[in-house]
Amino acid sequence: MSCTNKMTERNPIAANSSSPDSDFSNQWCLELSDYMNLDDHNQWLQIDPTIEQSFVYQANEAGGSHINEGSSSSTRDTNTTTMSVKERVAFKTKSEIEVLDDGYRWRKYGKKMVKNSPNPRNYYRCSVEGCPVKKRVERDKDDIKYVITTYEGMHTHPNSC
DNA sequence: CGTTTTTGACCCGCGC
DNA sequence: GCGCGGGTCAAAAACG
Repeated sequence: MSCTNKMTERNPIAANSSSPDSDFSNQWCLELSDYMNLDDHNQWLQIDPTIEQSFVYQANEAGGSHINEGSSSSTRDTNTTTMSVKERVAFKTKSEIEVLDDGYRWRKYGKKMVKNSPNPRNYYRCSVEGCPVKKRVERDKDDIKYVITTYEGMHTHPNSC
């Protein structure tokens, strides 16, 4: 897991409000500036069947308070401050590799088998302490050639590279 | 040697 | 109240 100095940063959220990377050479690259807001349900949205990639941008405003880090398994009153707007971005990419390097270091912290699908679901987390970004990687049960990557949160630190 | 991966167990929210 | 499903933790192994 060495930073091979990939392209600039691929942070979807940051990309949409930043420069539209003109460095399209990797399978991971896709125009994120054309994202659409789905304030309804989380359904897949195909933007460009040509490249066989689709993504969903979903911004959940605070209210769920799902941040129970739970150092101690006793105090967990999660109400009170509704902090952080959790953003979720889901990608569906055609690739045989699931560990697409996006410039950040990810630490796998869990694996689960989803029912109704023989494919396991992997849970990754940013290795940088203090970075609440989580990533969920799962293979499409219909097309194992496709990989569904779901980002959650935003990086609060500069790129490691 | 430090860090990550792996795997099972645990925990929590929700439905019944 | 219990069971299910999904998500997370944590200890030890694996890896560079």
